[in-house]
Amino acid sequence: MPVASVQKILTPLNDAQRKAVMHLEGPLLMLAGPGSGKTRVITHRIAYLISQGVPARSILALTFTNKAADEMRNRLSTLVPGAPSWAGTFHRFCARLLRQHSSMVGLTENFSIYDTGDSRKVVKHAIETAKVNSQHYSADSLINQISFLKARGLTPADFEPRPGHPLDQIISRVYPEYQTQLKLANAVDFDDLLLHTVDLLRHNPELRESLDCMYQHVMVDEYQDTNHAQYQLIRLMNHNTQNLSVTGDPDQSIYGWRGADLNNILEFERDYPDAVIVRLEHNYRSTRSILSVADQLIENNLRRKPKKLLTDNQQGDAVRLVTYTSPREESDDIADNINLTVQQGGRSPSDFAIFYRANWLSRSLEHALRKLAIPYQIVNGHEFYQRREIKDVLAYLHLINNPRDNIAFERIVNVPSRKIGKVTLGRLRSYARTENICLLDAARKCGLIETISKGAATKVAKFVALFDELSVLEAEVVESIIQQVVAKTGYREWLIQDDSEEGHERAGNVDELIVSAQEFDLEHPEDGGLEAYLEQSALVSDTDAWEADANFVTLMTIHAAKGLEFPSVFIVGCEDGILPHERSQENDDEIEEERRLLFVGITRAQENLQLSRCVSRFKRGAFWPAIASRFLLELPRAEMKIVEPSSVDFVPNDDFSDQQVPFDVDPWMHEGIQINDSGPDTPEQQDELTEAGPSPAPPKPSRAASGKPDFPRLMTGTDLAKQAAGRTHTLEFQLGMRVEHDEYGQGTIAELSGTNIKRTATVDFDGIGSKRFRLAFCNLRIVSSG
DNA sequence: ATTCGCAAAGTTTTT
DNA sequence: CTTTGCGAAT
Repeated sequence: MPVASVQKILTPLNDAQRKAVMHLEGPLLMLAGPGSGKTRVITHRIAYLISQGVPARSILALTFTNKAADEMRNRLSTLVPGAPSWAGTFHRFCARLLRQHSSMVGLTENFSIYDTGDSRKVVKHAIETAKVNSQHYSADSLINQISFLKARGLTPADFEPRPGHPLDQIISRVYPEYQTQLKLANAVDFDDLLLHTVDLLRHNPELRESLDCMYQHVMVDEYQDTNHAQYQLIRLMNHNTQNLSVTGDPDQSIYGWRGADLNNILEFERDYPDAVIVRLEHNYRSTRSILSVADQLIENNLRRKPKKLLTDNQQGDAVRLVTYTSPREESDDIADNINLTVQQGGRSPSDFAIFYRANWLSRSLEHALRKLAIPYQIVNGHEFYQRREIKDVLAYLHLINNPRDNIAFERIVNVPSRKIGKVTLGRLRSYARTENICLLDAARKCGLIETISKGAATKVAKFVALFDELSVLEAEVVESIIQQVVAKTGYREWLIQDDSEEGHERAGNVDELIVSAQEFDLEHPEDGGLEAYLEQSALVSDTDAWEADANFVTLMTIHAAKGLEFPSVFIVGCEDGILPHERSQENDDEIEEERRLLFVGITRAQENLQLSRCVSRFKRGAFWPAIASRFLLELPRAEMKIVEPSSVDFVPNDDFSDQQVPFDVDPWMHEGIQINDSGPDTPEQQDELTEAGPSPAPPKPSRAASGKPDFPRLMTGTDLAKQAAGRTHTLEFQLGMRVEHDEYGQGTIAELSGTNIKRTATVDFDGIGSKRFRLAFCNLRIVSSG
């Protein structure tokens, strides 16, 4: 590699960064504070290794999200074009490895990956089959326990119930049964991906050795969030060559609740006595004001490695600490704020992010942003895949890919309704259980099952015939499989049979899925296919859905915000019981993790930061008094800008801890009713008042399942928003409209589906035929409204 | 077998 | 305020 390239790699680095980048062999620990250029160091280090003759394919980079891996690949390709090193998440890496060696862990390569909902169903079955009395323990708590055991790398055989712990006794019966049923279904849960891989490497020294040899350099990002299973995996792959480099920040460890072990990073030096340690303490991201607040907060944690946050950046604006009377006011004020700043030309919507502790806190924010027509995106990637209709269609795909997938079978055997009921299914299940076969095979033999009546058997046989017809599709592109599944099963007609709005909404979501499959097919001409698609849909992470380049305000949980940065950040709901969360107050460790969470949120901000709390919050159908988060008292209030509301008369101070009575529900504060302010003088406000009722044109509800009046996620109704979003207003398009496209000329809108940025139109072009478009990304002009 | 209705419970955070 | 679950009626 030419000297010039090496210069390009090393020049943009500071001393500490350069030291890390030029570290060639042996274990390396990078303690990287927020905004210290961690990703840059990792990519430059990979580039440097390659420049020193290390083959790219021998470098393995494990990241926390797919997004981070993509980012890394992109940056690397500008430094070293065409370097084929592997970067991805632990779960993906393990899935890939397991598919190659599935038989060694009792699976076949087409195994299904179960999400938490699926796992919960399996646990429920396991509870029934194991005949334990679990009345005092919810299925959820059992799932958590099992997941926790798995995170610690404990198989059912490893688990020793402690005497005197009733829960342990139950676990010791349910856990093995749970694993048995998963194996029977040729399925794994998220934890299994790691656990099975560890198992695989433990019991196959040759394989372990060959991986060790293949990946000479292993890099792990966000090491503070690894759990014990991941730790074991890393150690297994570093037996011979200890070229392991990890980056992390103990102060940013926020996944303890799912088994992440802070000790992994705190004791790295003990595990690898030769480890070189590099501290990246120079912050390139935030103003002094912001860093000072972050610093003072995190100093309250005892379990940490003291670390300073240094910067050359300017002092910047004071961090604002605002008290609002209600979430409504909080949301409206933030939306106002964003709106004004954008109008003054200082910022664009994508400069802003709003963080919260729990997803439900986004509701009032959405409402407020919509009112002002501020374009926004909610980062909540799982939400779409949780919808019933999506899970149904995916269940068909799962069953096609893996006929042993019992959960998928149960989900769709009677969807759309085939008059196969609980009783028949129960008989099928017990037959399958005694014969030790999967449900589909049991269904094939339903004629032989004495308990099943002739009539029921015919229906089941018909379903099996339908399945066989579908299973032929396996090798086709995913879009085509879904299209045919939806058609041949009559699923679409079933959705819209009652012609309800909800039904059409659901059908629209299925279309959205088809579009996403289409995109997947296009993006994966070589490595695609049904199995890959299902794996991808199972392993998407929330942040993966985040679109960095779109010009939207970003709404996300603080967890999802990890690794990102924004010029202006709002953190809402800094209240006791929310942050720290009420379920995280049992011990100091949990409180410290909550404190780190706020630390992570604060350190995402580059220039402006506002922390806010409300004096009352709408919860469980009533307004409840809300106490300020204890963390707010730990901040350097003297250097912050404190804003109190003009009328906090009903809560004189923060000492409200004993009162557990909701306020009377105050009609003035209800969503959708504005009486405080001036009445509905302007047409715009009129719209606001009627928006909860039926309105003639779309906005389509974006949450079909909830049935509550909802509003489009992306509101681009004003010139401001159009300008800001830099794209056509996606909601204006109507069926039958005449539109014009640069390439295809004029045509008529034949079909509309999907919502928000996924809103898709099918256009019949004159003399050309029909084409599908994502409205947010195409250049369709309206010619006339048809 | 499905549908409807009511009651109770419950709201972290995510691969 | 939601969602989920269960039980009774059709």
